[in-house]
Amino acid sequence: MTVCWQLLRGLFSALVACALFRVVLMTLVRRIAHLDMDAFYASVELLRYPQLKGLPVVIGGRWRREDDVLARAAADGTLASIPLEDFPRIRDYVGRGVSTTATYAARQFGVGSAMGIMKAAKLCPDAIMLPVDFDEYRKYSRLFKSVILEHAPLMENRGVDEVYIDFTEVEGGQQEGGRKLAEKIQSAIFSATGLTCSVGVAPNKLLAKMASEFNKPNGISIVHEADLESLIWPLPCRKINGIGPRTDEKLKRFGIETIRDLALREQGWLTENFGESYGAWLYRAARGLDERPVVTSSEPVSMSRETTFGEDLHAVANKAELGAIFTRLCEQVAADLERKGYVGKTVGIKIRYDNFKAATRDHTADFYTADAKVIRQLAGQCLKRVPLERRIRLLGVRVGSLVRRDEVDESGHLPGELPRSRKKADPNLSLFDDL
DNA sequence: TCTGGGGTCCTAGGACCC
DNA sequence: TCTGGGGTCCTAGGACCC
Repeated sequence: MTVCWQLLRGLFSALVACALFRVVLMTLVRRIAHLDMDAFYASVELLRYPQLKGLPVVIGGRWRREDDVLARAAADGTLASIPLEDFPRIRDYVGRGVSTTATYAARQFGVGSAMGIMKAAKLCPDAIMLPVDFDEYRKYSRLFKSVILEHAPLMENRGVDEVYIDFTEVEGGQQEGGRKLAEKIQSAIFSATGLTCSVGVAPNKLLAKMASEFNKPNGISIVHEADLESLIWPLPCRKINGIGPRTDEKLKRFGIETIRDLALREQGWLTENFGESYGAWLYRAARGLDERPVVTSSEPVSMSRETTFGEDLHAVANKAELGAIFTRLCEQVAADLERKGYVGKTVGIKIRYDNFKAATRDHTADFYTADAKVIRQLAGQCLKRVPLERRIRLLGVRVGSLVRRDEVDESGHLPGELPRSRKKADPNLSLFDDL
């Protein structure tokens, strides 16, 4: 009898504890952070070249430091003492390319990212120019992300310099709307890397992304649901992540400039003019509604390599050169697939003509592969189906429909996968051929 | 002397199957 | 033989993001 009573009591207190826990959980408010490194590439370069602080610097172009002053200094370990006059200047740059990013001092001259180098050189000829060094940025990217993971386990990668973090159930994530945890992460990143970042914390990703821009650099901003009308609605529509230049232009034609203007439109009007799915999304976005979870891992869908030539090439006149580039792109994609452990069955090509118009062709094989020769063969077939009269400025190779290499057998098929027999209408094959 | 490279997702039409 | 709807896959292009 006593045992039975004790059991019941144990059960009862477990139930109470469980219920209490649920109450605590239910009082947790969803807090999502967006963290954005401040001027990431430029800041990483300044760690190497502190002598460039405050100067106009443009990072970009299509060149590698091989034989120049930067490479020699890197080899000697004297990067930080290169005299200013020895740095390459943008006015000496030759050829095609765009500015990937520019420091604040360069922006004062009107130089922006994604701007042609030649245009940037006219605006600020004395700007110092550095090549893009992705390996170095990736190194710092891994470093700051590992610091974040020490504080919060639910982190979603958004490229080299951005992440989303789910603060909801992290210690301190609820304090002051997330400010305490944001401060902690910010200072931990600075101690580990010497780099600053900006953080926005809000009820969802959409608002957190906007919030992280409010207080740059090295800032924190906290947004609550109640701040929608005061903080979000006055912003231009373009600030919404997912409204790009085309949609923004179209919205403006309807007289919609701010997010408030957008929120005033009825859902039916939006779906009529922007499509069922996008219109419905616009309706929700304008109201700050977004349920997307923070996703900690994802599988790649495709891998590709592409290159813009130093000067436009023609399929006939530059056949040999193009062929060599084409083969190299296939080999690079194959090596990427191999290194990361994937195989794919859709092989495609991309061409950009001298008039900047693009064309793509692809072909889905009935097997998976990561073999350079096979990719080259299939991509070659795609190339035959695209017009090649114009000169072309860019060539790309893509492999999609990826699965992990260890999921397929030696013949390149998934277990239990039926080969899909697609009877293509072949114009050369008349009905009479069957007789 | 315009306009990089690597991605994701959506749409729309056609083929094909049930 | 004709009609037809739903679902899936494939292809080409385009918007968008970092």
